[in-house]
Amino acid sequence: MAVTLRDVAQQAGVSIKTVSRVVNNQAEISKETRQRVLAVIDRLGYRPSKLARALVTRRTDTIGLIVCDIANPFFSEVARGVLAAVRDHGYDLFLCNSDDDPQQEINALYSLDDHNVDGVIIFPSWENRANLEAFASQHTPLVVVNRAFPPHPRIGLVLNDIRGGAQRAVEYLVGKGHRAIGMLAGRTGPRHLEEHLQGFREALLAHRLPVVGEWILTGSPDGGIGAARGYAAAQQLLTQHPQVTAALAYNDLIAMGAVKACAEMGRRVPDDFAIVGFDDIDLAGTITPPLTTVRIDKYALGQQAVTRLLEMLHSPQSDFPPIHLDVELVVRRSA
Amino acid sequence: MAVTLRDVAQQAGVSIKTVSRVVNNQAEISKETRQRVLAVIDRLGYRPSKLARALVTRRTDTIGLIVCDIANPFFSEVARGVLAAVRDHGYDLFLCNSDDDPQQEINALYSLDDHNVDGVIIFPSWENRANLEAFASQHTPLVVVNRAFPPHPRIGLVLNDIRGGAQRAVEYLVGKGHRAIGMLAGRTGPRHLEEHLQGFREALLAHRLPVVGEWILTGSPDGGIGAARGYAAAQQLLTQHPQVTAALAYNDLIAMGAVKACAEMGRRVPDDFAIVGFDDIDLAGTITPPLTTVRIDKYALGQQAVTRLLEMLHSPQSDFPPIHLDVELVVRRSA
DNA sequence: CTGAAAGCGCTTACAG
DNA sequence: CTGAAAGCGCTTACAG
Repeated sequence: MAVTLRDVAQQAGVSIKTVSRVVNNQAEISKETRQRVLAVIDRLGYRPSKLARALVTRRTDTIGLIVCDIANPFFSEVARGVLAAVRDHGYDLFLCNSDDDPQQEINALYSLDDHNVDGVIIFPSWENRANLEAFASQHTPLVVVNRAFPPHPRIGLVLNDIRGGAQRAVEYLVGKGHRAIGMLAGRTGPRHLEEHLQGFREALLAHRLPVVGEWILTGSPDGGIGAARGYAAAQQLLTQHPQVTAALAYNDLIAMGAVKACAEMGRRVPDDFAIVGFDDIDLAGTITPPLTTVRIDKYALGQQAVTRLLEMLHSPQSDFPPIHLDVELVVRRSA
Repeated sequence: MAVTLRDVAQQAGVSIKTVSRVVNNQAEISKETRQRVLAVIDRLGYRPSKLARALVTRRTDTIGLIVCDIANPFFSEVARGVLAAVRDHGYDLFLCNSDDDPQQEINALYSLDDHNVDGVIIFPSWENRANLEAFASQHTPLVVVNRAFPPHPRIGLVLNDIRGGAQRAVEYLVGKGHRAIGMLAGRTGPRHLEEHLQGFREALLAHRLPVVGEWILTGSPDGGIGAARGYAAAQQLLTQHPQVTAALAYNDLIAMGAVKACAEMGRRVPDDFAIVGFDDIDLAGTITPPLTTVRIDKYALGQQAVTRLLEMLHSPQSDFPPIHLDVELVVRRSA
């Protein structure tokens, strides 16, 4: 069926080793032989089997990406960056969805390893540290995004300044005169949320403002982190604690759900209730009102993760410091 | 490094063939041997190399998915369906982004073939039919989504009733009393758009309403099909043809951009200008006003595409009829 | 500058 | 029920 090295060798009247040499651009070969072989390759449409090559080189030129939910705009926008970077370097990408389930996350990891991916980029949803470290040690290098693990020779880190972003958002809200500020979040558990909360608390405390537990709405583990959750959480906050005048959302989806809840309850945004999102997904500036949000450069995030992973694969060195990525408050109309 | 069949065989005191038999669940083996081998496999944490297996079986248990832009919610929501289905069947997924570029689309196809994927699901952005047929004939089976190709033994088709959806949307608008209806689209060229236009025209004609060329805004090939395009197109339509009172958008992103343009130009939606979207992406019901739109069940679309591809891979039969998927008008508030 | 041999980790006939 | 041999399509030392 497919044309192989042997076919080319036969047609060109050389050994397969010689063909292999021209395919891999190795130097020790005469101009004429190379030309002749190249011509045959072209004529036959020969393409080397990455499978066969991988079996001996132990490199497949593939990497894996594991996200919580590819349909969440945050992750799909990151994926676009990953995809572009990966292609620029001649790699291909396996994609896995963990559905926010720690077990599926681990399953995906081993499933990718079965295909001998060269490395994996993962957005862990949960505190899976022990499992991830075990995997990295015994299998492929990992790049972990937005989870602050202690240094590990086979784990690269790319970290957004989530805490700083949450701080700045609250600062902004305080500057606008808000004194009763809540937080709208999804499931508890993920460390990611911890960073939001830390920044949130610190900024409040710095202004001697109250950190009220009932104003911080975290959902059940399976409650999701989408618009539906934001809608429900905002309804709850608005009815139970009408004195709260502003909220920081865990992400833009939750912020959008909150905006909807406000509309239905007759609270104008931002006049009656101010909302700051997080992530700045593509649609954040399009909706009404356009979302004031903490921007994460998702495309860059994806690219950096790939760059770091590739460095880890190709460099003998093993002490790669975490990559810190900034975050930026984008002021639009919702707050 | 990794533990191999040979390691297991040695430890269990059997031949590698025997181990292979238990791994592949073949019958001809004694209970005791199987138990013993299983124990060793477990103890050693042996996982068969899919690479090595694939080299001989010619099946990798992987399929490819090629979309225009994974950051577009339509595609990322489809991808979620694809991912779920693929996992349920023990396959893994390669993801490629074509950036709406016919050449990249083809490159992706061959790049996937280099990894010996068992098949590919593709959302072609352009009229790439000849290339796709050539690929399918010489390489792996294809499932093509939403492009009506003539029957081909190695190409499966999954088709949404785009035309019917566009018709129903226009019918609805007419029923609401609109007589001057425009269309907001992106780049010209893709056949997909042709179907929208056909349904649009037919419904208008059926009601003896004018089909005005200047009210049908199609963008340049590289103008995109996102919110920015919808915003620009709506601005143009609203200023140049203020008598138009409603529009059908090519997708929800464009509809959202149009809603924004209306807001800025002081035209209330739906009272001053009605907008119907297409796709019903996750956020369509969340924004203000919630979008009236033609719903495509994206998750099901992804699942069906996988099912069909797997059927093609496992069945000797070769006449698979196109799968037709319905579409549904979801009435919310934008029209 | 070129080639013959061995081997990557498996499975597929074929024997016993 | 179990095993020895050949081979999938490549690359890696090693000779010449």
